[in-house]
Amino acid sequence: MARTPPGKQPQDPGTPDALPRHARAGKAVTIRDVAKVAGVSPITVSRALNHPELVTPETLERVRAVVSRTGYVPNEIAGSLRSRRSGIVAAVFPQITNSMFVDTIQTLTDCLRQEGYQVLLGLSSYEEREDELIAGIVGRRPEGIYLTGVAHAPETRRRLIASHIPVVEAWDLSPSPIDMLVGFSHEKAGEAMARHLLAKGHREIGLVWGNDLRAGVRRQGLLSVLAENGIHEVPTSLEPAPGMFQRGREGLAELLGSGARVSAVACSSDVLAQGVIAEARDRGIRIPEDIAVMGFGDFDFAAHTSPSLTTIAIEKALIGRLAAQALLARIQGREVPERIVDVGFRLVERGST
Amino acid sequence: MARTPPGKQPQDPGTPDALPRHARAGKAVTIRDVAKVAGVSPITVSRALNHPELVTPETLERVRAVVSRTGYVPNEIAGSLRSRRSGIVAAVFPQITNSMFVDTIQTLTDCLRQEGYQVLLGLSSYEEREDELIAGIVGRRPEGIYLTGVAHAPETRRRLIASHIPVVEAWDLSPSPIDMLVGFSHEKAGEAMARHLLAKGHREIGLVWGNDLRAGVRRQGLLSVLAENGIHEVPTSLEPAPGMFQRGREGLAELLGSGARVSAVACSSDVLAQGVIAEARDRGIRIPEDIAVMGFGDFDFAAHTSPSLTTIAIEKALIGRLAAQALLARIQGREVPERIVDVGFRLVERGST
DNA sequence: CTGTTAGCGCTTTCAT
DNA sequence: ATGAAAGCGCTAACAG
Repeated sequence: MARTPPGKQPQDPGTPDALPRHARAGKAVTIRDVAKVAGVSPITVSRALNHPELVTPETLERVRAVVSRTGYVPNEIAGSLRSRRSGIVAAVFPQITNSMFVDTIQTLTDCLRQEGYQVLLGLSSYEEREDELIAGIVGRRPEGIYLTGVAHAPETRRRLIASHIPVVEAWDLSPSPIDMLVGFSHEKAGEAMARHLLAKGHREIGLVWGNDLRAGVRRQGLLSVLAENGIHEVPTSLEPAPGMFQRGREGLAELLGSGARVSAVACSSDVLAQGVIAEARDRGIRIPEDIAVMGFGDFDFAAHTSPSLTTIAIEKALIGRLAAQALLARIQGREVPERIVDVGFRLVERGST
Repeated sequence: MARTPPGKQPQDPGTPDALPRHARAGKAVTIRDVAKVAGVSPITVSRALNHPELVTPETLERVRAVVSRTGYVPNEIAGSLRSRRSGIVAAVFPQITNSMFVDTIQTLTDCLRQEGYQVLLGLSSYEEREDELIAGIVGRRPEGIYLTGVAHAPETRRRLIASHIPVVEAWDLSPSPIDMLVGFSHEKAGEAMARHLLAKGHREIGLVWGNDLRAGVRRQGLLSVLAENGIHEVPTSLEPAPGMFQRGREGLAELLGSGARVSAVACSSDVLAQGVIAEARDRGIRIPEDIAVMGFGDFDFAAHTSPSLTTIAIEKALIGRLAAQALLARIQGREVPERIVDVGFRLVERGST
């Protein structure tokens, strides 16, 4: 289609440093073209590019010259097929607009790039079927797979285990990960939120909460501690995921509209908390004097925008780095120090909640 | 290494519905294994999976049964090599933590997934050499490439053009894109900011500005309009990219510390603007009464957190969608409606800046 | 509708 | 240090 018509200039096919004719007609330059022009064998070209130390300086230079002159770009697909190393690591996140995951993605990608790996990005939320996404990914034979969360369909687990590809699950804890794990306990995080609010004297606590899986676990933790302390009525506004800002506004409105009295509102994410705070301001409610607000997770974001928001801070970049290190260790045949890493979380109190 | 020792059970190699022995020793199941067990030829298996309509229902079912029983996952690397279709689209962004790009990535990925394409994510900022990243990408023979921005090294341009891979540049405008383009004019955006501030009566305008490429163009536009209106002194605090929140705080502090009098502060991004607003609040400066603040780009974020921030809104998801459509059209051999699309921007006034 | 043949472009293996 | 042969696993092209 976009092919240029064959050149009209006479071209001696025997001239060693001329491009083979077909290479000038739109087809990609192959290693054999380079080899022919450089007057060596294909394997020598391969070595010159991948293991220059195995080649005489003169040969090396000659090959390099031809490579740059012809614009040869090695076909990594062919290389991958033969060498069984795809140079790819897949990373699956529910969604990227969540702002919760971007730091992890950034760090993960950076760390992997440094070792020559490219990242295949999978976003699973808009397709219900994570399994389908993963099936597609496994077919590309990545050398490692990063997964968000530990809840996967049994067939997904089987598929991944059968694939023998190193897997890191992240952002959560599990006694029986597929392979490796870097995360923290959402239950404990929820408990920590409850304990903090109780310690601050709050007994009338409302929830503005996203209904995703991990948030649900945090809520369990939170509610169980409240229950232990005799608090069983916890007015809750459950927001459809992804828990964005506007949902936070609506959440507080719903709580207050229901007639519930609350001295504190706990949110499943800092974005929701921002919405709650905005709505409160609009209603002349002072934060944290009238209502204390507590968030979760996206500490950087929260720190920036709400000096009065106490939150649970997650080291998102650390998760990415540790995940990358774990995968790289396995890929490169090194010992993995710990198969399961709990990075924990910190409660960051600000604005005397 | 992880190989299980060969099974001890007697296994008649001739039995058609038995797995070939080597398949049970840790090696991946291939199409030939499936073919043998199903009693058909490899190509029939291939067709059953990729073009089921070309195969009898009975054959189809038999193949599918064997596939699911053996856990066969087609090796897309081999398929890609032979068919010359990698099923991959590469997307390059400066960085993902910028929050400016996430909506675009999300939409782009979603649109491409729907057509069966996976996204290879490239983050170019932490490696100075975009060209190296792109060289690595081109070697993987993606069927399309999304690039952020229009400023690329000449050799990158050459490489991309020579590759014949469809390319969309985005987030910017250029009279001579590599191939296709979806963006908007940063110069005009800057001009719009200036005109708005002037219309509001501001003559003492300060800048808190990131020093990345596109921001620089916006600044040019802004300054030129100010100059046309006789304003030549524009106190500026230039922040190293990425322009994060904290930089905004520091930026305002620097402006005020320098003794400049400003009635309005224009920022190169909404995140910076948030920082400026936070710093102002801490200093008891009212926004927008004492100082008006203007931002750029991340409208959703800004809308959520600062009702008093006027900003230039960019339809980030639209950019992703259009870019995906353009690439898909080219990949699928359809006509591309417009090679260059200007999505424009809107000035969103809030809080009577 | 199904099969045979060949080969995508590279790198492994073994030889020199 | 370099090369020849073989083949990774799949699908295009052509039979039948």
